[in-house]
Amino acid sequence: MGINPGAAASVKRESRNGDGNARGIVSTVERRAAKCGFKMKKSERINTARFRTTSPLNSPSATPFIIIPPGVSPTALLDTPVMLPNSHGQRMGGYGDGDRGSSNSSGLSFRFKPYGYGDALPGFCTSGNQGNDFDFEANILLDPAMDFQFPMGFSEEAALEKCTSGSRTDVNVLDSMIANATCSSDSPSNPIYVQSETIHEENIESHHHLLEEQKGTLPATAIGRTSDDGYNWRKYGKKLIKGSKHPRSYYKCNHENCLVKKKIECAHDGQITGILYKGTHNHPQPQPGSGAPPGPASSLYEMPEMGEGGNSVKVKGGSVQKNRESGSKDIKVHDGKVDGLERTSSTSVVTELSDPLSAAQVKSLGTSESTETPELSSILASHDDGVTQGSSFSVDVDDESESKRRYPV
DNA sequence: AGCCTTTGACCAGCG
DNA sequence: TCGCTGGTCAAAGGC
Repeated sequence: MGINPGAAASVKRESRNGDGNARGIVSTVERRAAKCGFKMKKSERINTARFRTTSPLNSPSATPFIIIPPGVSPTALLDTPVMLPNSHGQRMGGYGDGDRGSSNSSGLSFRFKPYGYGDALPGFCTSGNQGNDFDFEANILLDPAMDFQFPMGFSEEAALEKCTSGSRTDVNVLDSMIANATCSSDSPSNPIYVQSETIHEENIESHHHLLEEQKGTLPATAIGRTSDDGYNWRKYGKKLIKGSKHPRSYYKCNHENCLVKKKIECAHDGQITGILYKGTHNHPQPQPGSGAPPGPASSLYEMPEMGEGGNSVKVKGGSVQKNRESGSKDIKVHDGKVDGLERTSSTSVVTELSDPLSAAQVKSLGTSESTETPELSSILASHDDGVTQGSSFSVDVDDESESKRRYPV
């Protein structure tokens, strides 16, 4: 394309031999920052090398994994003792032994894996967080086209009740919202965002309360709004992973100095098959009017409804419903069995936690979750706004932000 | 005009 | 050491 590959390559090589800043390239982040009045010091520019090394924010120790089937919403985690370590005198899974990263803000690594997806997404499931230096890694793999029907006599309310009561139950409830989350073709930001980040202990309880609150008030259709996960992402790559049917898109947080990245796998039909977060946001979630960088990329700023109270959730365009209806598969659950898939809470939740106790706790996560939990999580994401360094655990389904950007649905 | 995605190539890790 | 693969870069083009 008129470029000299050799020259380009030499530039890359040169820059990569350095600290990552050698490029002298003004990133989009920098440009945006400059646009908003920030002036980035040279040292503050994105240094990709930092991704390969341990940063102060990135505790290498905090890398336990929790593999959760699609039937368990990530928010279910928040609603369990495992996710409520402090208030219950329990540590987050993997941290029960004390110093394993519990003292810093970074932290938790969750890995959600759809039942039966294990080998379908090599790398995505197993990409070695254990081996890298990121403080945490969240990996949400979503069954792309799973729809869920409550069996006769099994109500969502009942599911919720079980969930909130913390009772142990089979995974009879599939989070259809997550399962049916879609992304517009390759468009990244449409997906359901499942963000697992540092969960500050001081916030966990409030999150929990919020969850409880929302569960009782939010309609299932309230899901699916909000763009993004509240953060500003920029796609920087896309690749078809061997063994995976779906291409993987790579995103970086656009915020200055924020090194968070995420990978999203989307099926051809737009179904999200996986989301993987790397790193911890070192900045509060951008909010409208809070000095957040404006502009097309700021789809995140469409979360005003998620603001302070976090109780009002707008639903625009019925996107959620659309997504739900777009689900191509009906998974019927009968007595803990899904047609074609046999699920049990004790087996579907696989953990890689080093702490046996945590693992046991995670097992208890086989609780039911209704479809509204995703946006509840997104609310959490916004709820922690400015409070922590990205201490959120969000699930956002968005289809509007993209249209506001440049991706016609 | 600016921002973002696409895309092909390079790099690094791993077996 | 080599090949494979995932991750990343950055120019080009699109919106």
